[in-house]
Amino acid sequence: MARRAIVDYLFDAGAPVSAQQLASGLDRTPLDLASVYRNLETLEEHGVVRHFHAGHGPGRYVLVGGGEREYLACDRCGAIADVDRSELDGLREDVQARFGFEVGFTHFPMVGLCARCSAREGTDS
Amino acid sequence: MARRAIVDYLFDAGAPVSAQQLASGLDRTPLDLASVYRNLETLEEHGVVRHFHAGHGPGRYVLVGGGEREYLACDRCGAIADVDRSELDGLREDVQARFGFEVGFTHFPMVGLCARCSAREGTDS
DNA sequence: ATACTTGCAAATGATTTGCCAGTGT
DNA sequence: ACACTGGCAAATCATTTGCAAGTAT
Repeated sequence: MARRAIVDYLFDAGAPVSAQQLASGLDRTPLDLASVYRNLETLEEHGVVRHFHAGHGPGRYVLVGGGEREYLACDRCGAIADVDRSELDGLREDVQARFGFEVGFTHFPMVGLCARCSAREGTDS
Repeated sequence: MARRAIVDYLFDAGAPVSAQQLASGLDRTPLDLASVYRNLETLEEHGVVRHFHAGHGPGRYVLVGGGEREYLACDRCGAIADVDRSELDGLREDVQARFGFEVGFTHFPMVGLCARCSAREGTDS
């Protein structure tokens, strides 16, 4: 069963990966990309995995571990930082109070420039 | 020249529209979808138009009007609210101070639930 | 003539679906 | 037998690209 291999891979990765990376990374147990997607979907239904959209490019899948994490995706270098879900509570409340809008930053996290890229802004060296 | 028709359409719409809507809406001057994309790209280079990604689905294009606007996309009903760009300054600064991350909410705006859908949450009636 | 535009078809990238054969219980 | 997988090809959606014909300057 490939589901096991996928969970193991995600566990080892310890970071959000794309379906493609999964499909390529499972060297011991080659698995078709379509099957990877199907398994990820099943795992999501079981609440074991979740995914989010880090700007352009493919969706990122992660294991739903104990401590709830949220992500911040860098549009420039592709880095994905993770923060404690609770660290975003202030923002969420602010947006709610100000616009009556409920943001989670979960399925569609914030996309912007990480510290490193922010410093380099405009520097196309 | 179709560029004029596109700008007019966007002006009349006064709201973010997809390339597809543009292509379908230009009844007086039918224009191929590929040409719509090409023109939008040119207009973006000229700073006349910009686009952003409202969650799943196609990109949304808007005229870069005088007052800088940002958007909030509802994941449930697809509604797109707009707010004054400056109204997000607090959030941006907060994220910068807290995570050293620079968010614009411009190319990738916040996606969540609008007030209406937020109230209905869980109500699949 | 030379540059800019267009339509149309084909290509991309991410993801999904159909279908049929193989495995598990 | 019957439900659950997997591979593989084809389909879908948003967007891009190639190319040859058409229009503008």
